[in-house]
Amino acid sequence: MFESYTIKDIAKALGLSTSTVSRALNGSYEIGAETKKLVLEYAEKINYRPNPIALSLKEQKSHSIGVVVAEVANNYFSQAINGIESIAYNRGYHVIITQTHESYARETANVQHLISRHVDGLLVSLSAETTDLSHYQYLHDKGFPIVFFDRVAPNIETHKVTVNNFQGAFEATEELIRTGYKKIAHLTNSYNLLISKERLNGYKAALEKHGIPFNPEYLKHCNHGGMIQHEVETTIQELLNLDDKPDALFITSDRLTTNCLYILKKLGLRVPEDIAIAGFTNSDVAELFDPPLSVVRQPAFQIGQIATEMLINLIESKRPVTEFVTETLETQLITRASTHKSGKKNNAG
Amino acid sequence: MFESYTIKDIAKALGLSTSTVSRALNGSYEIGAETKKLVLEYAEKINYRPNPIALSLKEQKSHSIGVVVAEVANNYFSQAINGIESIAYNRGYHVIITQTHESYARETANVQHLISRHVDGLLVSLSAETTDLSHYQYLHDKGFPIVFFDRVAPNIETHKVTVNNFQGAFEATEELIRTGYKKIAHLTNSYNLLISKERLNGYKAALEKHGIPFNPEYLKHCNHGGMIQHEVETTIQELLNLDDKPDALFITSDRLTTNCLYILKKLGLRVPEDIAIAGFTNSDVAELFDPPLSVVRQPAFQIGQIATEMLINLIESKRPVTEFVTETLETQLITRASTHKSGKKNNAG
DNA sequence: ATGAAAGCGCTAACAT
DNA sequence: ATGTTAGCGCTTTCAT
Repeated sequence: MFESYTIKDIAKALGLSTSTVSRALNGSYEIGAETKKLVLEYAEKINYRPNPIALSLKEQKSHSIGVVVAEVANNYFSQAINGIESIAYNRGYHVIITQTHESYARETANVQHLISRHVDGLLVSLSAETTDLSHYQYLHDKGFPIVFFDRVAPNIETHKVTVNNFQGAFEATEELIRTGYKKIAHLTNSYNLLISKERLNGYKAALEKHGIPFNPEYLKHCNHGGMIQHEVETTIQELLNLDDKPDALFITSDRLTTNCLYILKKLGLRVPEDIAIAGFTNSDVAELFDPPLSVVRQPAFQIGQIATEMLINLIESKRPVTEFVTETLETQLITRASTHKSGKKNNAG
Repeated sequence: MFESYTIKDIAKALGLSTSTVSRALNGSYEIGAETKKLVLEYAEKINYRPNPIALSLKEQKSHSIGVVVAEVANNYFSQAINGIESIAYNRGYHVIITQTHESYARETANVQHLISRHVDGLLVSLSAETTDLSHYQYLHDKGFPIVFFDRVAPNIETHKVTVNNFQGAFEATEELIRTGYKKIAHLTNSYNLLISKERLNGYKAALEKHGIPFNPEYLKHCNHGGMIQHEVETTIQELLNLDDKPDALFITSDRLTTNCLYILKKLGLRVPEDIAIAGFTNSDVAELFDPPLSVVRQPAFQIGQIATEMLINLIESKRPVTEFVTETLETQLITRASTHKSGKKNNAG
């Protein structure tokens, strides 16, 4: 074990009481300047650090926040976590990360675990499988701070941070239309997720604007967000087996997008000559792909930061918060060769 | 705030003392079967969870472990963290992740922060800038549990988990030689890192085996591990400006490898026709690149798991541990088109 | 077999 | 201005 100094050590060394030391350390005014200086200097000298566990027990706060995401090894989430950590660290909180792997069972288990660890608040991005939100509702009703980001809960009134999914999907779809594609299939995450619905609406709106009828056969849900190779493979095969098969794919999640490209190549299809692709992904290397991928990118780092600011404000609020906001950031469309029929266009530089 | 039940609540409800309840909950034998059953049932009913903070204060352990890595948004580290979490979770520890961004100053600040948070042990992968290990030595001498992984400390006698870097580098270099390259430059991380030295040795050994003299001009260090675009760019330019410029690149870190490919393409060089590439990376999408990248892959998830097992064993050891082991795993070479002069070879499937 | 009391490190009334 | 005391939730002697 690694022991460190306590307030008692200081008190003993200086012949004071622990409360005096505590007061000196906390800059209380009801204390002699002399004594204060003495304590402060000694504390500095021995490099005294208050025991955060004792403080937590006293204050009934753990100074930690729980994070629920689908997967750490995912560009979007690792960037978001980066943003979460950056704020949490500065405001004196530490972060406990849990992964759902898109399973509802694991999600509830994680939340339970975090609660039993007495986290002060929760930062949640729902799993693809989740439809029952009652455990969050229960906590929220009891006044427990929760902020949703990205995959937000539709019916729970709390702070949320998300992007303009409608607009992102609209722009990506329109990009495909603009570059000459008309038969655009939409490969998306579980319909359970609000973001899936929003993106679907953006996709439909772009089609409508350009007078292209929506073809229900072109809409496919992969309920595990591209994590199960087999699922994606089957889905793509179904699309390719259609009588009137699509000439472009608009895809809506990180793993799904890269997995699709992988499968199409494996099937020997040329992108974009045989089939074009545009998709949501926060990969840093989409430009290096063959072909370079046209992507909708989300400000994941910033989303993490904002959500964390909101959560800590909620946690530290003196009075119960009843006004909640939904912050909506903009996505960024980056067009590259995967959506350009007429030869490759490489944006490097 | 979100309150939960305490042992006191149970005691009051059942007309017992807190110590009796505690004993019942902890399965002590000096207790009546009746009472025990009563307590257990009631606890179950109200879904009682012991307060981990109170336990920590009592036991003088925080049940948390600190992790020090360069960057979360890095394939290798995010996979390793995944492994770390998986073990830590099961053994009842939570994980506090900190990032150095390859800075020594941030590394020491992080360690200090983790220590003041009373983590029970440390899982460390050194920053590229770090040469002074005295803060780790100090902690280790005091008996504080530390396990190094990947970028290990050469002179500190504790558990370590790493890969056979020599062999990985040897194989990658030999692959380049086998496919017809002779002028192989080596682009590597800071020389401070032991892994850089080991990989350099593997590179040299492969050259030597095939009768190729080592050219010091072909050895370049990027001290920020590819995180600073400008640094990589300058380095590559230096290599290309050589009179006898290289026809292949062996690169040794995740970000460096992908960044290199990016820069080469930006310069209009064809890979592998103008210059071949093989590198260490744990990217899941190296196969989708143009060209598909030949890579040395590390079992990052497993490394994280093993390191965490070791650390927790250290933490929970009853007697001081004096025998330390270094676990060395094997890398995996995956050859693709980026090292095949004679036309592209795509391994999809 | 059970209860009372002390103590882990700290803060905050409540004395003085 | 400083000391004494109680208490956060829990375990663990020490009594009984």
